[in-house]
Amino acid sequence: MLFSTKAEYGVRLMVELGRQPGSEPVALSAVAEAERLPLSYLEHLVAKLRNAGLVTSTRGAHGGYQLARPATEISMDQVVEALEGQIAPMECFHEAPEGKVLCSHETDGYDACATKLLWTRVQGGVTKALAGTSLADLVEFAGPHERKESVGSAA
Amino acid sequence: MLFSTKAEYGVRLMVELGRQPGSEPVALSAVAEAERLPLSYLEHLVAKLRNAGLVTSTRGAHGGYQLARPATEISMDQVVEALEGQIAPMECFHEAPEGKVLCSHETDGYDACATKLLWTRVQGGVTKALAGTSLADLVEFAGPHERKESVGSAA
DNA sequence: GGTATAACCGACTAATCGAGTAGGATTTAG
DNA sequence: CTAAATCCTACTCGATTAGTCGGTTATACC
Repeated sequence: MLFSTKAEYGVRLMVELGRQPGSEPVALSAVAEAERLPLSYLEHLVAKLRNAGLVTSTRGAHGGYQLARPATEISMDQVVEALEGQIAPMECFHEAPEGKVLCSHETDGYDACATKLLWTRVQGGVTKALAGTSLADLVEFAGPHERKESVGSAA
Repeated sequence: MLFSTKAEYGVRLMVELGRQPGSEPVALSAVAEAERLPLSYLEHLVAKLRNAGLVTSTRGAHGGYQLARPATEISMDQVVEALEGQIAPMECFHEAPEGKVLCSHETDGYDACATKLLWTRVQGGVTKALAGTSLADLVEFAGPHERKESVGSAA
């Protein structure tokens, strides 16, 4: 599996925030309920998103979370990276300052790492897919909230 | 990390086989030595490659492994999939018979899975990169064997 | 000021997976 | 027969994932 549920849950959390019309913060418990995810686990994930500057939080009563920027300006590579850490296809891949890719196998005078070409291409493909998708794309794809409350609030 | 060392080691093993000029089988111990990888671990990996029909084995003395097909006809998605299992970005992704992608979240009458668009794109990127690279590409990239023995056999 | 609400924080746990080891059984060339 | 190899199963150890739990701090509202 390329990614874990951290990315899955975290992205869904972000989409949920992006679907909110108003500018008021949304309580995490509301997100947890809407997405049927464990609240206490979401707390860990949203902390990562906050540390990455993707969401802002308001403490206290009527507090909650909001997107730090409009959804059109949040690309999914930032989101996934915040949640899963550096996106590299392989342990030995280190991102060099100027966007270059280093392979730790090359350091030990051994002949050129045979797998580098492959992992570079894979990483390129993933990065392109993630960076080329904005949160707004996903929000639009998900469509407006099909209000479960309209049915469920009575029950 | 997208992939584990299983893919890394396994691909290097395949490249090593692809670099062999003759048609004689290569002992796994030779590969292990050349790539500085633990032999007993490679045994597990090569078993997967054999089950996937990517290499053939010859038992007994002077036995070993060979590519089942020319390197130009082995695409890396087959190799990586044999080693790592189904290439899916997320647990909930199931490959349907006709190449369609199913998301298990969609089965529970819940509204369309917001993440599906993203993971589909990611999977597309990875698959394209892997399928578009043949073992022959990597063999060529790695270059001919820089015979370490010419230096190392004396030491 | 008190209270309910909600973010924040750290420690803990169970299950799974990765990476590797170990030991033997089987096959085959010489 | 024996050495060289594949083959096979079981086991260990550590890291990571997916949570849970308990408590602390901040704040709106009465």
